[in-house]
Amino acid sequence: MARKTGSHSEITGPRIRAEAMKLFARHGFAAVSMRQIAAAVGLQAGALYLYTPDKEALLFDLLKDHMDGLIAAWQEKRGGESPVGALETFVRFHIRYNGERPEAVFLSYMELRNLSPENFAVIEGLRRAYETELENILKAGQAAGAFLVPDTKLATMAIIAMLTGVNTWFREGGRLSRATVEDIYWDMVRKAVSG
Amino acid sequence: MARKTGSHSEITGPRIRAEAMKLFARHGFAAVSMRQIAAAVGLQAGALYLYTPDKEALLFDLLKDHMDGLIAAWQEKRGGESPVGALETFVRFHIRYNGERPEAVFLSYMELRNLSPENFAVIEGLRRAYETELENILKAGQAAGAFLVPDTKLATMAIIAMLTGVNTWFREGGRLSRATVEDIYWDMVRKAVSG
DNA sequence: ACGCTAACTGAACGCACGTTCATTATCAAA
DNA sequence: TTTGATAATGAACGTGCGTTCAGTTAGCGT
Repeated sequence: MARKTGSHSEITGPRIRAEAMKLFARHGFAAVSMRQIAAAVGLQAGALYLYTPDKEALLFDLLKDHMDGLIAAWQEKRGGESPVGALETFVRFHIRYNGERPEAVFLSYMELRNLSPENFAVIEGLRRAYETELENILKAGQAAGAFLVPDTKLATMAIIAMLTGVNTWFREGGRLSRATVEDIYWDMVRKAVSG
Repeated sequence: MARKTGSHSEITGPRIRAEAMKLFARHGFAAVSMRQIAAAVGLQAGALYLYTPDKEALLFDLLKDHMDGLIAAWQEKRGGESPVGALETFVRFHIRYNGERPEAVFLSYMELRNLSPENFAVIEGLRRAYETELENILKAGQAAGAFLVPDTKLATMAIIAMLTGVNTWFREGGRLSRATVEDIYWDMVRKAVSG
């Protein structure tokens, strides 16, 4: 085995994904060329194919990694709390985790249609799994009498849309801090599902 | 003046916009070619340039028409009601109007970045004007003691994100009717802004 | 010092893109 | 029936696309 220390491939792969994420998020998957990505990394276009079989796989990897990370982080965070406590944990987790990865979140909502049907199904399945986590909290709270929600699936979609929407307007260093935003959103969600 | 009755241009123009809307919404602006649009209408690509100066203007017209229509429809709907009544009117209006135009709404949220800075500013301004309508309702309700919202701008964004999110999952003929969805969302919004 | 291989280049492939334009078909008005 | 504008064609323009691949560079292990 040659080239262990200082191997470029362990550096170049992540850099390609990072630059691709930035460019896809900024201009859209279809509007970004392999040559643009390569130039951002400092390579010729052909070199990208040492790291990805094609352009779509590059997008898929970004989306898959994001969803896996999201779900794994939530599995670590969730506890055996009461329904209200669990909902608060979810709300704060979702705002914080997504707030730290605006580009990945943006991609995950905008570029799904550029995936093949098979890859689309994978990402869609992961998203559904994540949504189910919230729905289970709502179901448990409804059963325990802690929440009053006529339809848990609808409430799930409403809450997630509301929380994810933070990314469309929140700017670091703006009028409100992340913590304040978390507090206010949690207050709105809490009231929205209460009796 | 020749060609009055049966003039094609009065038919072809709208048909181009309709097919462009469908294709842009389905595949994304950058992924749709002028040749695809032309083929959907039954023309050669060159003929499109009798109706639009370029591809971006086609997108801009669609977005501008949508926003103008949205704001005009709201101006007709709004009345001199109480804050709670006005908020209910807004919630039901937003869900219904956007629900009837899923493609235009989708475009308005996804393809803004394909506009030139000048055109982007126009659409952004219209969107802000629409958001201000909701914020003014919340401000009035807060002042009158009908609502308890720590930050009206934040509540505005949260409510709009939640309502617009309906389009991502609602399907005609599904488990819930439009009217039921309206009712449940209004209930959640009402509780979320209450004291 | 040398061989080996991972890492990358640069040119090329065929194709599709947005846009332009000379030409042609169509049809109302005269 | 002629006229003249409107509506549309179809070929062409230069450009950039995703992807492939033979060849070149660089650096570790021996």
